[in-house]
Amino acid sequence: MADGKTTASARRPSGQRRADAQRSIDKILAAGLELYSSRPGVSVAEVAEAAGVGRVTLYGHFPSRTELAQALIERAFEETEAAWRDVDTSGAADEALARILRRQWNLMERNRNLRDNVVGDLSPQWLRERHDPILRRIEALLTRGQDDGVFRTDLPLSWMVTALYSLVHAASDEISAGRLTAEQAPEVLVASLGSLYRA
Amino acid sequence: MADGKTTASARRPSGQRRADAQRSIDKILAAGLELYSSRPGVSVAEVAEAAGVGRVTLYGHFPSRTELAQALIERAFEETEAAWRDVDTSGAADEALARILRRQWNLMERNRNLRDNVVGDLSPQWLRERHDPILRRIEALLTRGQDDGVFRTDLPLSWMVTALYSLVHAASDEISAGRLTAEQAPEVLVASLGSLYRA
DNA sequence: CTTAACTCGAACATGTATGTACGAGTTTTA
DNA sequence: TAAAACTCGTACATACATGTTCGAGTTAAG
Repeated sequence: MADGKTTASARRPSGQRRADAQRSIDKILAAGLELYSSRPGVSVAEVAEAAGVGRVTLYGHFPSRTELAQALIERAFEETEAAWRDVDTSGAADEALARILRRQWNLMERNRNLRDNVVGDLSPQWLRERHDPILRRIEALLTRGQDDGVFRTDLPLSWMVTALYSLVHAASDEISAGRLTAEQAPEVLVASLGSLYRA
Repeated sequence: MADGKTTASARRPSGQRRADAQRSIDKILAAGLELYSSRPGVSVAEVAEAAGVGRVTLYGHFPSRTELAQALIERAFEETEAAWRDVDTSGAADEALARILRRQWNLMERNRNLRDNVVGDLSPQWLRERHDPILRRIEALLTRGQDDGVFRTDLPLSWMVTALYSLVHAASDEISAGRLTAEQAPEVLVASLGSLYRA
């Protein structure tokens, strides 16, 4: 969020937020992320309650449901980008992919749920713009794998990306349904995407 | 629906519905299927309007949003089962799967959207019971492929089924987004699932 | 052609979500 | 410690979805 951009109502002349205000904001964002990424149809009142904060207080910091959703998305995507910067994407593309999957498949999944559950409140363009940088990282890795002859080239690149998201999402659903354990999930993903991508 | 089960309010002594009533029901179900399988958050009022029928008339035939959803699901799943009875599942399992995909991937997709968009109105058990027969058909085909040594056995069967649904869903999204054509979709699916399943 | 089924719009009751206004009390900060 | 920022509950205005009731008009069926 680059901070300071939040559309708070009142602010001190110095531009600084008071410590208790910042605490409220943090609690709201944490609770919002938790709720929005776990199920659809979340209400502002629910977020406030889960955050242990009055509804009015929440509206003081996020003037509308939409602005709350925006803050959540920006924060989550920023976290994902940080995770990407952290992981080693050098070496064979298929092994790099495996590393990434094992490391952030659950982060990818959480973000996907979040996206799904706020998609009604945000404009597609806005959402797309924020998501693009992450998308481009994935595409870059896949393209490199294709150039190196590790990944197949007979499928559209966009489809390969979509399949990745789709299966990550599916794996999480399987865990929720009790048909897959959290330990199995990344291995199943690596195996499935491995054979799907292999040249 | 086996017909006659619909919870209509009044009915003639003979048990027969009048022709105009049946016409209304058909229009409602058609419009409902169209709407519910295309986007979430559909209201009863919208269905009525799309069907060209008064809201009160709709409630006369379907006493609640839930019962409308049930009728839609039962009708859609019945159609899917009919499609399965129609297709040739003999011969090599991978080829049978390709035939099925090419023939009913869009039907599978429509039903999945439908399910997603009524899931809030129906009990999970009820939904699961209706969907089980279809699930078992897919599982049977996959198991046969494994027994014949055509499909891999190192992945959970439930995961293979989920991957199928998941990718079908993804393919439809790609079409909506304009990144895949309706002609490409089934071929991409066959190629992707082919390499994902292959022993 | 007569009756019963059906359709319709309008209105009402209820519930829930969003966003705002008020005023009193609490916590930071300087 | 005093002023400003912040929080809180309560209450209000608005909007929208669900489901029901009423009564008058239309249509099908015997």
